[in-house]
Order: sequence, then structure tokens, then C-alpha cells
Amino acid sequence: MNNNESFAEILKGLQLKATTRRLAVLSILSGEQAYASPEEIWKKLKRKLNTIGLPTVYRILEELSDKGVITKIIHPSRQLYYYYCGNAGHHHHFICVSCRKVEDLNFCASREIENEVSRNLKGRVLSHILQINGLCEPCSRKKGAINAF
Amino acid sequence: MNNNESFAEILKGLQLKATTRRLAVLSILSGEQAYASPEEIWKKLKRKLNTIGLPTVYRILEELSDKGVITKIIHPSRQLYYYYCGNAGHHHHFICVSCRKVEDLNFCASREIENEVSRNLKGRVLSHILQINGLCEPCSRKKGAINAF
DNA sequence: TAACAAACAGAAATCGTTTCTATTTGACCA
DNA sequence: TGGTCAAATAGAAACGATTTCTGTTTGTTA
Repeated sequence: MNNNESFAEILKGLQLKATTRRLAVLSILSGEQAYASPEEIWKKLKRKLNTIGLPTVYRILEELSDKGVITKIIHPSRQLYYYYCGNAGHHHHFICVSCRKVEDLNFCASREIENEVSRNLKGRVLSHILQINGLCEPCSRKKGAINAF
Repeated sequence: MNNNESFAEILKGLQLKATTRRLAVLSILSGEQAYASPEEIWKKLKRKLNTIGLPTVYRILEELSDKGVITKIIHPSRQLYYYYCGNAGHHHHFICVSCRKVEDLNFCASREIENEVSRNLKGRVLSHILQINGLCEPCSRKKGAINAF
């Protein structure tokens, strides 16, 4: 309940109504240890709510991702995944393509990139993607994990 | 023609037959100044060849991308794009989301990333994505360019 | 509590991408 | 140079993740 209150505040701060659906999405995502697909999230939502449509889940995930509340995962398979990361501040992720675990990276090339782009290319940076795909320690010990995606 | 010969050698080096289709794909992609979608490439191919199927284009692009001959562009819209970059050696790209121009970055965080992942997370890096999305210098002067995607 | 815009359900459509099978082509060798 | 066989392809069809649409419900604010 405590979490729901803080999620409600986050939503209001973003000019989004604190609806049952949005709070439920945040509640489920924040309880996940791994990144999840819209359909997976939808299935879990159906256990909590009487009715919830898959299009609604897509829309909410997109909104929250656009506003920076959750992270969109760029998967090699091109399937869409989302992840809730409580860690405030700009950072990047190491994602395991096998078990889907996400770990924070204490590294970002933003400054170097901004420097190079503005100095050499004279362009304007809108966003950047820095994501490391790999196998986490336990998965790297398993045979066949690399074939999982 | 000269290009075709070198492309043929590249393909053979990768144990891929130097077929008319594959050579035509490489020929078209290497003539592009911007990243292109499979369907766009297909339309250009149809002008050169009597018959060419869209599934063939998808397959060839995927093969060439897997082998590292061409680059897959991760676009915010999730549409699939490819780009031929003659620049050998590992590097990353700045892409303009408006005019689709691609520019090389003389920067890669590989070493720092590998260090951090192996030391702190003890995981195994399979691949990494570092891509800068933005507006190139001419596009950043145009109004409305940012709404193009 | 009333009123209104925002949010949502459910069905249906969309369309980029993949699968499937019969046919053709390129590479290698006699 | 022609024969052979696996690799590559065409074309139709299926697929399935994602989006659109319209009528209904919900949350917010006064």
C-alpha cells in the first residue's frame, strides 16, 4: 500500500491519473526480478483485476517508458520488454539474454559522446542507447543458455 | 563491377554463395547515404532484377548483419533498418532520426564495459549496443524535424 | 455530487516479418 | 564444358505482436 501511494504521487507528478490499471502495472513491474513482455505483464494483471485489456497494457507501458518511469529493453529478438528500475539517476544496464536478469552498470559514456557529437559532427543528441547483452554469472555456467534467444 | 568482385570475395570468405541477389543487396546498400528498411531495399532491387521476393531480402539482410558485413539500426520506432558501413574495425554510429544519415563515432566503451562486467558482475558479454540517436547538423536547423519519427 | 476529460474494454484490423514447399541457381568436379 | 547436389530463392500463405477504433467507464476537480 505504501508503494501504491508513492506510485500515485509519481503518476500525478507526470500529469497522469493514478488509475487502478496504472498502479497495478507499476506494482507488478516493481516486483519483477527480470524484464517482462507486455503479454506476460497482462497475464499477471488479469489475476489481480476483473478486467484488463492487452491494448491498455501496451499503452500504459509505452507512457511510463516515455516518461522515464520504466525502462524499455532492446532485446536481440526484437521482442518488446520492460523493466522497473528503482535506481534513480542516469545509468545503463547489463541484461542477461537467458534468464532476463538486469544489473546496473556504473558506467555511462554520455559525456564523451556529447563531446564528440557536438564538436565533430555538430549534431544534436536526442537519446542514446547503451546496453550490454550477455549471460549473467549463473547462466554463463549453464550449457545451452546461449541458444535460449 | 569492381565492387561486385570485392563483394563476391567477402561473401565467399563467409561461406556464402555469391549469388545475384546477395550482390545486388550489397550493391544497393553500399550506394545508400542513409539507413534503409527491408521494403525500401526490396523496391530498389525490383528495378534491377526480374524477380526478387521480399522474404529473400529479409533473409539476406539478416545473414549479412549476423556476419557483420552490414549494420542493423536500432530505431526508436522499432522499424528494422540496415546500413552498409565501409569503415572496417569496431566502432559505433550517430544516426539522424530525421534524415537517416549515419556518421561514425570515434568512441567505444568496450574496454570499460568489459572490465566492469567481468570484474563486478562476473557475467559474460555477448554483444553491446551503443548508438546515439539525434539530429544531424542540417536537420537540427529545420523546424519540425524532431517530429519526424 | 455533478460534470467533463481522460482512461479503458473488447473486437477487429494492421502490417512487418516469417514459414513453407516446390523450383532454380551457383559452386565444384569429372 | 556439362553434370551433380546442396544452397538459395519465389511466391503464397500464415503469423503474431502491436495498434486502431468506438462506445463505455472511471478519476479528478469544483
